[in-house]
Amino acid sequence: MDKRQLIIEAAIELFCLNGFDKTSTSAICTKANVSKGLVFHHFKNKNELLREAFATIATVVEEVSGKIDMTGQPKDRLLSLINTIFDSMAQPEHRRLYQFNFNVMMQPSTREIIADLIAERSQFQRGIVGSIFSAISEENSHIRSLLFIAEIDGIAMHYLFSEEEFPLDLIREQFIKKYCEP
Amino acid sequence: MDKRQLIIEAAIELFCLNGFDKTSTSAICTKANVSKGLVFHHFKNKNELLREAFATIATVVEEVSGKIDMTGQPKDRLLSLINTIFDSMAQPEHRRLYQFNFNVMMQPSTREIIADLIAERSQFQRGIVGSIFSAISEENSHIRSLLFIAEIDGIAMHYLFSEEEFPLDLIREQFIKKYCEP
Amino acid sequence: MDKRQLIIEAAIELFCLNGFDKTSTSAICTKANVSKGLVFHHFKNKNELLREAFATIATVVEEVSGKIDMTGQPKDRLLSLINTIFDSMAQPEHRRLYQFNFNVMMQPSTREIIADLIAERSQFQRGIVGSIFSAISEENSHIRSLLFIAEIDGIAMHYLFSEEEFPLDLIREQFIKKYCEP
Amino acid sequence: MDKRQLIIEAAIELFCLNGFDKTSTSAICTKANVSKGLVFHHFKNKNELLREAFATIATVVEEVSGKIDMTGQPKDRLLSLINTIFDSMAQPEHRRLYQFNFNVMMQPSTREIIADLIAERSQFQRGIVGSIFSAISEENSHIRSLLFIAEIDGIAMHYLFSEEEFPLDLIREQFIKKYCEP
DNA sequence: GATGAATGAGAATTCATTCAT
DNA sequence: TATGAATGAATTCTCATTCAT
Repeated sequence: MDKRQLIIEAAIELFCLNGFDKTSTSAICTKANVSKGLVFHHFKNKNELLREAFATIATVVEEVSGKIDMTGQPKDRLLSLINTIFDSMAQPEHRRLYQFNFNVMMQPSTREIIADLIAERSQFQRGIVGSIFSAISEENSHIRSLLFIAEIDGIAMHYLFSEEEFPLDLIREQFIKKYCEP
Repeated sequence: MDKRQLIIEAAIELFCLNGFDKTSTSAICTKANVSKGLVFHHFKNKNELLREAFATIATVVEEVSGKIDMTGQPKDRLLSLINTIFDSMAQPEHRRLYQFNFNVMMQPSTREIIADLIAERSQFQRGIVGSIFSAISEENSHIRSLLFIAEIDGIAMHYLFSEEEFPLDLIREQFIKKYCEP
Repeated sequence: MDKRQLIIEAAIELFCLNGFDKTSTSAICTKANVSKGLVFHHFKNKNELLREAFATIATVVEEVSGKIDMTGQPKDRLLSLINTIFDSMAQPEHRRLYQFNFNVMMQPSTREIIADLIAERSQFQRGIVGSIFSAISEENSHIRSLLFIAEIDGIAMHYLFSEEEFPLDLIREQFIKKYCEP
Repeated sequence: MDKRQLIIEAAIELFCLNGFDKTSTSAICTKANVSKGLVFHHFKNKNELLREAFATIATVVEEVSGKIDMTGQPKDRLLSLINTIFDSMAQPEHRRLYQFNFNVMMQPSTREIIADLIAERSQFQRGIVGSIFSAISEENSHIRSLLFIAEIDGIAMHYLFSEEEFPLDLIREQFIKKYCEP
């Protein structure tokens, strides 16, 4: 019954569905069943609501990271990392969340609003991936990490926005082959 | 002195800079130094202007494709493809164009408007990449093509939107190593 | 001090004076001394405002109907009906209201918006007139009612829109002679 | 192939269908297959086009008047008048024309534009009807004429704008009974 | 904390009309 | 006579935000 939370949840749902710009505060109010005044009582402005929504979503990402098996050999950790990421991507309930992520990050106007949160998360990701890659081999580990993350994002992007089939499982197989069986 | 063209160019510039939604027709008029009426005389909608802008940009992409050296051995063609893409990406005057591309494609509202143009271009890309990959090896060539395109897009995305340095040349080197020297 | 009501009243006044299409929402705002936003806060559309205005006017019509003396003999009731209608028509403060009525009903675009309200009122009128005519004589009472209503509307129309004199009192006399002294 | 005439015809058709205000000059151009410039070359402005259209329609009215049998006895002439009017009203190809007439005359903004043409036609009508009524009986003939015309217009109005059936033939019968068999 | 009336800036779009060719 | 590019004012409507209660 925390109305603040209710508003955030309504906002996330609508931002994911229609994008930030195409979601009016009115629509959020209707969805959350609260008055306009209350939204601006809890949040300084609409931008603040975007930050809050983005931060909430970041939680999901962190939860996913927690599922990586970091106990085995470096190579096994890499495999676990890849599989965890692909599993998360394939989850239908994550689809819109990830789409929203891309949406917000590719839009100059929205990206600006959450620039610091993006940087933070980026560092977090690089930390995890970097630790695995440097354990496998020091050589170029930084570059290899950056490349890996970029490739993953590319795959996610294509998977999330392709209406025609993007065969994620075959892609995963191929991707694993490249990274784990050279 | 073709005002229609002037409008398109102004639109592209502003769409690239601020995104479609954040660019008002008024702003385009001001930039192109024409009246509001003229925009709607030449283009049915703001949407139509987006399509026109997107199509114009597609030309750039096709020009780039023309630069690929398709005469040599399959492996050489792949190398030429990769280098051509990275070269284009690195060109400062292409930066905003490509950013605009991602921006428009990740936004549900704008993506819808140009869905057909996206599909068309996607097929074009797959044709070129597919021909090279199947020449190298029939096995999984389709999947390998899809993966390749996705990875490229991921790299482009990270390069284009990273304010901090994304070392494109080192990434290119690493990427080539993976694809051309196994 | 109810601004919603203020807007409706301003709208009626202007719709009556200039017609619906020729009345801009801005003009209504100015007249009602409210902001543009408020009109659309209270009414979904300009159309909704038309409906509201038309409904308000319908009230006047119903009030008039309440003045008919329904106690006497059928013939007396008919006389009362006719006199009540002509009295209402002749009232200067009703003039614009009735003009607006015709205006809105003869315009395909506006008629459509209030089609249901027109139908409702039409039934109401037919109910009253029909009850009187069938009390006078069952024979053809339905047709005679329709004809009566049409004739009344024709008279109203000519009276309301004639700039040169339309001698309403003599017309009334003649009309009564036809209906009440055959 | 007289383009001027073509424009008028297109205008009439569209004015009848959608009303004057809801018909843009562009629409007329499209329909007449001519350029915007040409319309304003032939007609000073849109209002002039309305006048031209209204005048053209007036011709139809006059043609109808020519069909009245003015040879017989006054009573027979009245009967012929009534029948001619009802016949014309019932013609499907006249329906929109008459609707347009009412539309234009009930709208303050359009009525003003053609005020003189309305007055002219009104006099014409009164002349014909008046001559018949005064031939029947001098007493009150002016008033009886005015009332007759008003009643006819009322009937026309109800017939033309009633979507539900308005039984024109039964109404005609009843109307004739009133006027011709007392 | 909670409401919703109220604001005002700004958006896309329409349209009659002008004018150079 | 004929075209259609060009204008600019006007229109409906949206929306983030404020504020009195």
